Amino acid sequence: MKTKVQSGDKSEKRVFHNTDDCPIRNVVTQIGDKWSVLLLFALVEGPDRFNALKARVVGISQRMLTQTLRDLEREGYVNRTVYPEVPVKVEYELTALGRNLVQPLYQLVSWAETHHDEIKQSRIEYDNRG
Amino acid sequence: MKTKVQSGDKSEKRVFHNTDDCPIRNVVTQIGDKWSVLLLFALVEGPDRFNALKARVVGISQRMLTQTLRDLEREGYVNRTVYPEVPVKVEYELTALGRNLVQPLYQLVSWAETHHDEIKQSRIEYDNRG
DNA sequence: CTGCATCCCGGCAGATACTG
DNA sequence: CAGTATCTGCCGGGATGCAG
Repeated sequence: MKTKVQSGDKSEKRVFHNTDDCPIRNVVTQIGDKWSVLLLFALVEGPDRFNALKARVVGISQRMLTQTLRDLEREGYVNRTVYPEVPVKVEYELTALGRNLVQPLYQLVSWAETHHDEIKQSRIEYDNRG
Repeated sequence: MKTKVQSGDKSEKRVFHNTDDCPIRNVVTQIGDKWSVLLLFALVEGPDRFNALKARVVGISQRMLTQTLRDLEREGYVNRTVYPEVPVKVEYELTALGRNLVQPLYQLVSWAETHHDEIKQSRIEYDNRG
């Protein structure tokens, strides 16, 4: 989180930037997409193949599976291994960094499950107010 | 995280769904957008007004600030208070739920800052490989 | 089996102008 | 001050067809 303290400001509140070099944005942008978290949690259970992942992550298209896996690989969360058999076999597995990332994600998942009902209730009340 | 264990499957790997009723998706979808996290962290430092937030969160447009604040309010993370002065004054502050959410987010921020260099390096290597 | 290439459409988000 | 309204361009992502 890139921050600055404004000198001379009595409140001393921080200023927040949304740059490509902001650590939190790097992570949140990636895991915030529609499929990354589900794939990371799927791969926590062990390496898996392309079509196996496609079957386990319900609703993901071939295109988005490829793209998301490429992104996760680029960030360093996932390893891609090609076995030159016929037909070809490709296995994806978490890297050490990927397994490491899953820890704080678990915290968020746990939080989400705990407070899910509160959030749903809040939405209902908000929508009823107009 | 909504999961199922497939009976008869030797690997017993879970199946992941991406439904509107999935707790983790509810949270990740919201905080995963471009501005939510920055706004939550800005509001951790105390209540703040619309234009003050606009100045502190660099780069956010008026439209997106309004929209993101409305979304955060709907989820129950933010309270909106209107003071009927002239000109009108509107203050935003975190709810108990919002302050609570910030805790696991801190974990993620901390992780992101710690591993930022690894991620940047991974990207460079990936891009050099083609 | 594991993708890539292409077409295409709906929705996100910036810019701008207006209002209580 | 704190928004809403409208217009518009862009691109995320589905569907489909092809390839190593």
